[in-house]
Amino acid sequence: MRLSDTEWTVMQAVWQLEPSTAREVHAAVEAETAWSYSTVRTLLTRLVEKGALTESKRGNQSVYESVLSSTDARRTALRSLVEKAFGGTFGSLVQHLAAEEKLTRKERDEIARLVDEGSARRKSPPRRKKS
Amino acid sequence: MRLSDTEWTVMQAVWQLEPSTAREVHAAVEAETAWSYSTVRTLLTRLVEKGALTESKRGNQSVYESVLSSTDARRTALRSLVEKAFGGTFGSLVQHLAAEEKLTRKERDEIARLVDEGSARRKSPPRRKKS
DNA sequence: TACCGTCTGCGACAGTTGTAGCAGTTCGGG
DNA sequence: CCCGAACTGCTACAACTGTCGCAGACGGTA
Repeated sequence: MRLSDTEWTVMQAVWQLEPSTAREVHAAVEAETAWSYSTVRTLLTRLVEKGALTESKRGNQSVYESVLSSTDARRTALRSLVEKAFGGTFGSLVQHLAAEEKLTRKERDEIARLVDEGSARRKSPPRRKKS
Repeated sequence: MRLSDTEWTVMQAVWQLEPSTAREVHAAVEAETAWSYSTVRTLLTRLVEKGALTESKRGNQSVYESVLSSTDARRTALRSLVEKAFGGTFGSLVQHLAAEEKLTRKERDEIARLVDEGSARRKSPPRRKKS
């Protein structure tokens, strides 16, 4: 499922707060966007129509919960970007990342770490609570 | 500069063929899109208006060349995705990549290679006359 | 129960995107 | 010099996005 920019913003809030009322989402989102309450409600409604959220009633209020997971949404968005802008291969995305973006040392280290973790030992669970 | 999905498609063709006429772009793009010539022309025009392309005349024909580089376009698109979907940090993008996407061995290797190249010896290619 | 604040439902409207047709102009061939 | 083929400039238009406002329903308090 494809999300527009504004939809991403409210989805982020919902993922963080759910289950959450429209008021709560508005409050969370208002800090960075200055959208009116109406705007947020419109977006919530559209997201329900699209099937990204469910709406249920608690008294007279609507309570929203996500159906679309953030991981799925990210996957879709990333795939679509790779598709249209990087010739469809993750390789050239990574290449661009390494060559063109100024990553912080921390990010670079993270890449290295994750590469190790992911490719070398696929079966050792990442990091259990090793008391 | 922000490009829409269809705009990406024609930009890709232009980057590959430029300088290129509308006909040529259409031919290149037709394979995968089945768009009419009109559609392609509309997109080219819009891209000129946006300043992503320049249009010059060769006889009665328009010849298009890119102003926006593919690297810049990629950078913008990637930044915007990271911004809206990955909390603004490349780190979590990479994390998602490593954790959630099934990369081919080749892509994984490429990540590793580029990480080496990029972080280990930062000093080879960008040889400034620092001496 | 009457009233006030709160919620929701619905409508609106301009701008962007996706997709295309048409009509008039121009260039090269006969 | 005329004609048809090919090009361009304009227009169109529905769907999607980004933003809201308003009016009526609803629930708690005096």
